Amino acid sequence: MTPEDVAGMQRFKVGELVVDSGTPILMEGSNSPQLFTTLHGMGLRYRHLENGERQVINFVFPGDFLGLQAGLMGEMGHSVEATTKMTLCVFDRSELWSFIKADPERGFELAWLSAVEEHFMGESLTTVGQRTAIQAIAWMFVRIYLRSEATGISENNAMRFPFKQKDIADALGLSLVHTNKTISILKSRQLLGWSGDEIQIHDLSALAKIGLTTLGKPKTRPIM
Amino acid sequence: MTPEDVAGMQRFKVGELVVDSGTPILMEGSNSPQLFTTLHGMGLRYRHLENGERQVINFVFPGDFLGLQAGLMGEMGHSVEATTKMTLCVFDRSELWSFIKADPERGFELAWLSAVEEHFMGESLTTVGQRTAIQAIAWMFVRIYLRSEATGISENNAMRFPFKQKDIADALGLSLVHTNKTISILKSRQLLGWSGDEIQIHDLSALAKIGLTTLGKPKTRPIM
DNA sequence: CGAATGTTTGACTGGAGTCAATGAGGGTGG
DNA sequence: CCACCCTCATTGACTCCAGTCAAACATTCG
Repeated sequence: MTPEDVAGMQRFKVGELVVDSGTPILMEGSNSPQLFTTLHGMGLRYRHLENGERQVINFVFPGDFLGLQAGLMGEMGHSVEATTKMTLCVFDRSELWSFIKADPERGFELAWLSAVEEHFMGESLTTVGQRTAIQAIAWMFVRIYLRSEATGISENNAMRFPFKQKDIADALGLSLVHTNKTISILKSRQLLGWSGDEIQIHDLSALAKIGLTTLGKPKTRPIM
Repeated sequence: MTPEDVAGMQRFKVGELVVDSGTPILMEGSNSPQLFTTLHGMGLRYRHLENGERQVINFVFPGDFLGLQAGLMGEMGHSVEATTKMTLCVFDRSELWSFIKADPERGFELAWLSAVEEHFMGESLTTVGQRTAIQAIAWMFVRIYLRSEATGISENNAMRFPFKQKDIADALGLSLVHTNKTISILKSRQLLGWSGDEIQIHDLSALAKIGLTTLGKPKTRPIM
C-alpha cells in the first residue's frame, strides 16, 4: 500500500490486540464488528462440517487481512484461529464504509485483496481435487515457502512453521497417517526437513516439479 | 444492484456478445481487456493442471460476472467456457477504474462480488476435501438447484442442466465412472431425476441431509 | 448406416483411510 | 530428579472407497 493508504489505515485503526496460541479470532457465520491485520504470529483459517470434519482453508501469515468477508458480506465463511501467539492490528468494521468513501481507490484495494484470496483458493481447490497425496504435499510446501519469502519471514531456505501434520492433512483432504507417510518420503529424498517448528526447503524446484507447479512471480497490484 | 448502478452499468457497457456452445470466453493466466455479465446460457469455470487434469471451479449461470479477477488482479485464475450458446453483456476493462471513481460504492460492490465467489469456493473446497462421493454429489445438486431458484431459471423443482457427468466429476475431484454410479444411487432412491439436459429435484431436503448441508437463506448485499 | 459422443455396467486394482501400537519430547508434581 | 501424563510423530497391518480398464448401450448426426 502507498504511504497515504497507511496514513488512512492509521486513522482507521482502533488498537492492537495480542492473543495467545489457540485463541479463536473469528467464527464462521459470525458478523464480527472488527477486522484485523496480522502483525506477528501465525494462524489458521478453517471450516467445519456437520460431521465434525475440518477443512483448513489457508494458513495465516503476517500481513494477512482477517475478517474481510464479514466486512463485505456480513458473515464469515470460515473461522480463524491463532496457532502461535499473535499480534493483530484492529480496525472497526463500522468504519469500513467511510474508509472507502474517503478514497474510491480503497474500495478497489479491498476488491483486489478479495480477488487474491479467491485466486489462491482456486489453486487449493485444484490441488485437493486433482493432485495425488505426494503432489499435493509438495505443492503445499512450495506455496508456503514462497509466501514466507514474500513476507520476509524466511532465511536460509528455512522458516518457522508452528503447524501440526494434522493441519496439513486437513488442508489437503488427506488422513493424518497418510500425510505423515507421504511427508517422510519427501524427507527421505532430502527435499525438505521438518523438526520442531521449523522447516527447511532443501530443493524447491524439485518440490515444484513433483507438485506440478511453477515458481512463478508473486503478483503485485496492477497500476490502473 | 440499484437503479443508479444499472444506469452506471449501461454507460459502462460496450455491447453484447453471443457465443456458441464450446467457445472459450476467458483464459486462465490471460489479462482480458473485457469483462462480461451473463445474460443467457450457461458455462463452466475451470483450471487445468500440467498433467492434463481439469478442476471445474464453478458452473456459470445467468447473472454471473465473468473476468473480475482479470479486472482486479490483471490475470485470470481460471478459464471460462460456454457450455450452451450464451449471450454476454460486454464491459471495457479499462473503464473499470473510472467506474469505481464515479461512485465509491461501486468499488464496494465489486469487493462484495469477489467475496461472494470466495465464500462459495470455500464451500467447494470443503466438499472436495472432506465429503464422501455421495455426500459431495448430493451437496452439489442442492447448491445448483438453490442457485437456479435464486436466478429464477427453475420451475416445478426442475431446471435446465446442460452439463455432462464428466463436468460434475471434475468439479468434485471424482472419476467419471464413480460419479455415474453414485448419481444412479440417488436416482434409484427417487431423490432426483436427470434426463437429457434437464434435472428434477424430487427431494431437496433429503439431498441436503445426505450432503451434510442446510437449505439456508441466500445472502443478499448488506446495507451499510 | 457408420461415426461420434456420452451413459451404464462389471471386474479388478490400488491409493488412501482406519485401527492400533510404539516412540519421542515436554511439562509437572511428588 | 524422576515417574507420569499429554500431545504429537511414526510404523505396521489390514480394509475399503474410489480409480482404472474395458466393453456394452444409447442418441444424435451427417
